[in-house]
Amino acid sequence: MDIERMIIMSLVNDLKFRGLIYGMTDPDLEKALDNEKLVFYMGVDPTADSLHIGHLLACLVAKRLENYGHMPILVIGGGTGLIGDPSFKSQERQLLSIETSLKNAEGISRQVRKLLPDAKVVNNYDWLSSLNAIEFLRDIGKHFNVAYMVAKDSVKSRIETGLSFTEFSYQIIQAWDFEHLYANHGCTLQIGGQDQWGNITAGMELIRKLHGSDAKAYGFTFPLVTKADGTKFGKSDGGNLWLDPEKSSPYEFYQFWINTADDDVILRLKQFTFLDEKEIEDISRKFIEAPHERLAQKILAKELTDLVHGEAACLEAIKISEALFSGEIHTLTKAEIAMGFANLIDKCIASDSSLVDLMIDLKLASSKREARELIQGGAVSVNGNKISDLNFTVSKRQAIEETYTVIKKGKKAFAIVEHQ
RNA sequence: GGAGGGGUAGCGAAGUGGCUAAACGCGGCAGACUGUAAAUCUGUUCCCACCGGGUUCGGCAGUUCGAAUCUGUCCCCCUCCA
Repeated sequence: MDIERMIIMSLVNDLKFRGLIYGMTDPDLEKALDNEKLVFYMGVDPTADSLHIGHLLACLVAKRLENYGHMPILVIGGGTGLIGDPSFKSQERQLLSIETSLKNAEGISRQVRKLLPDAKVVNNYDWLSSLNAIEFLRDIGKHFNVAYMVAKDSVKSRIETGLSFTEFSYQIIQAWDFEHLYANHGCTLQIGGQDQWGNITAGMELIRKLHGSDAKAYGFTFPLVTKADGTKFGKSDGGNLWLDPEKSSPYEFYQFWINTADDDVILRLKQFTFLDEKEIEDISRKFIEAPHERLAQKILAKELTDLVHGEAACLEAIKISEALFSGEIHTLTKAEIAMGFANLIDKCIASDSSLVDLMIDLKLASSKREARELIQGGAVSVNGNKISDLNFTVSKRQAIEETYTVIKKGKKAFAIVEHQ
């Protein structure tokens, strides 16, 4: 990006252009964001050992602030995760065990260091775990009025349907995080998704009570990522799409973005990429002229796969995608497959076996019956050729260079067999 | 504690003794059309299976030649009363 533009473009204007500002606790924050160097934090609950795509937006917002000169702290909710945030949740959450929480925290921390190399990563378990009940009630609890806590939208609905004291207390605990960081790290800004508003303002409240009314602390929230068709963003095949390449391959990650709906794709470029306003307008214009070329999706998928998985993995994902969707699988060489599909070779077989059985082994079907239904329905192809014979045998002799066989189910699911 | 209503496949919802593995809608998975899109149309969707077989309608125990449907009992949910 050219430096001149970076200086001219204000951070707040950029965030607004990208639709990333949902709420700001204080109009002064705009000035502070543009003109000061703030220490800010965001929190992540260690509910799994990897971040998923739902966390990506938050990380990228943090990166935008970091690029502008603000200093990020990532708080892993090792302690708060043990309590469970009730905000806008319809049900009481399953409690994490301490071991799981700490183990997950480690995985998340590793990932965050890749995305935000300069961020300070801390785990609130470190300060929350030593807090005792008396201290908690006297020093912190005393500053919260129950009426104030109950009035929050984030817990209101749960008051009727059931909310344990544990989860009800959550906002106080998170408030204390903010205060702790304010006091120990000079952190004056908390960012989070729109559901975090209640927790953020609780923290500001506590900071004011403990440090006086001239103590400046801010919060801002970004909107929930929504899809034009109303379905939930971030799921792939019914499961989460993870940032960990072991849990979701770079190919899957690339495919997730390439499949972005036309109605959403320009917004995604704004929200998720670092392309500037002019570049995005340019892409948008070309995209509207020739939507079938899917330029916007391709750029979106490339930018993000590159960012999250690195250039090599990104190129590999693109290569796999092109080979699979052009139908020219049989033209690939053994070496190209070995390189491009390295992480996706699922199964080695010594002897020839039936397609039906292989599909089960490769998890393309859950039973022989299902495999047969798919073959009969014309959904299965081997090395690019549609198969309709239920007794088809996958053999080394017919494999690509007698080494690889690519089995594809439907348009998007496939697996590779390496023959020995 | 009392009165009433209800629990059917992933979800919603019909069915109220045999024709019911259970209508219909959604969701899922495929096929066609396309742009790996949307919309639309088609097929499929309890489990296993080549024929065919197995297990279902909150749980258990009964009645019956035969039950999701009738009886008893237990569990759970909702509404009203105390």
